[in-house]
Amino acid sequence: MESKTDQFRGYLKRFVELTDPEWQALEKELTFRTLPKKRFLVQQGQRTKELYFLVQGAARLYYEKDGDEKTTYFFFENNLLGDYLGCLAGQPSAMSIQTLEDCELIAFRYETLTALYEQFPVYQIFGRKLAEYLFMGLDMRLAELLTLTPEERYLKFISTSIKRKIIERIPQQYIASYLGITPVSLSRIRRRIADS
Amino acid sequence: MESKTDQFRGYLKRFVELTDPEWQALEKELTFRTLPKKRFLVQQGQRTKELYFLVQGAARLYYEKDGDEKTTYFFFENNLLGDYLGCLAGQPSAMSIQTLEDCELIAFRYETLTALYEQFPVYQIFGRKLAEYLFMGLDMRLAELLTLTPEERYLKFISTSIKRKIIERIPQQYIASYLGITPVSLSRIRRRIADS
DNA sequence: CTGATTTATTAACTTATGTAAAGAATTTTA
DNA sequence: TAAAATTCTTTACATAAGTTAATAAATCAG
Repeated sequence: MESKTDQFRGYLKRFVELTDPEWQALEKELTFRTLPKKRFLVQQGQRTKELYFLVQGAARLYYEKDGDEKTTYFFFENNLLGDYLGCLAGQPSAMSIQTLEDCELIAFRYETLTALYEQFPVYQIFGRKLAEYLFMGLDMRLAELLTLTPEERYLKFISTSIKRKIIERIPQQYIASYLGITPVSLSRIRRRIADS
Repeated sequence: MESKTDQFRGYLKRFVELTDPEWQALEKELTFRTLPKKRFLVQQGQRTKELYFLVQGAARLYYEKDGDEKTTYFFFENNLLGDYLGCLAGQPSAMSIQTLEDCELIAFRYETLTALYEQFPVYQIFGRKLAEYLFMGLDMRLAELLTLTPEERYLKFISTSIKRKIIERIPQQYIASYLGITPVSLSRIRRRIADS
């Protein structure tokens, strides 16, 4: 049975190979959290200085504007999440991250990461690869938003998420928001697709 | 009078301080280009392995889809450009970059950069900061697209670009595309704003 | 299990945007 | 400088999406 820290260490292997001492330097700074459904990991307007690894559960990222919420991203187990932009820019968060299910998390301070950049060259590489990875995700998402119609985005979304059984874990309204449309509009699109 | 390489070295100071030997390792790999208006730096579907520093001029990034073009980004002097995603992912370019004016460029191979990562720790830091910088730009752009209406995006665009006299260098149709709308729609928005 | 709450669908109506085409204005270039 | 090409605006029409509200379905909590 794999422990939570093992799971996190395994995730980091996507980016770099860590020796035991390198890993332990990070490991000793980790803290564990559990968070029930519908709670906040990041709150718009507040400073966060922590990043998280999602051991189990799901969350969404959203912006609040004029009283309504625009969901722009989803997170599932085995991924990092948090206000990376806010940490980098040293600014209050422009968005909120809310759990969609009960979550198990590993938390670490952003400062821990930057301190590791100084102490171990391998973390410098990790930091670069992490930023590159996040850049790639955003670049592809932006391209989709600007080049596909809402209907095309929906079809693409289900085709990539159905395999990972993601879709049934996310309420429709958040998917609509993710696609840049209203829940009403998504209902109509689903109808159009079903009818054809 | 500042030389082109000095200009580039000055730009890099945003990210890291380079010693003379560190800088010279990069400098000796640089090549200079000039490119007339309306020419391509990157072509959708092709592999590029070069990145560029724009000494003088302007360019746009666009995706072609169903015969029409979606412009998603503009570049001006004193900035890096190129298919960074393609370089990272080792994939053919998903978009094109076309000059909007006659351009003066400094070119360098992406492999030169990754080789420098290995040779000098400072370039590892540069690589991280560059990716972080690009991530921040995309993250903010995505938030704008998903939370603002086309009219709000236009107002924001002119307020930030008017100072830098950028707006008069870009044809309206490309700005429309950047905002995610058609030129016709942008004309109407401009009319609405002027009337009110 | 059942009532309460949340979520999804549907309908009616409004509005903003897309499309196509024509004309005006601007820019390019020969 | 004048003709050609490109770009911008306007009009008319079609359509997809937003809004509001009502109903249906699913989920949650006691």
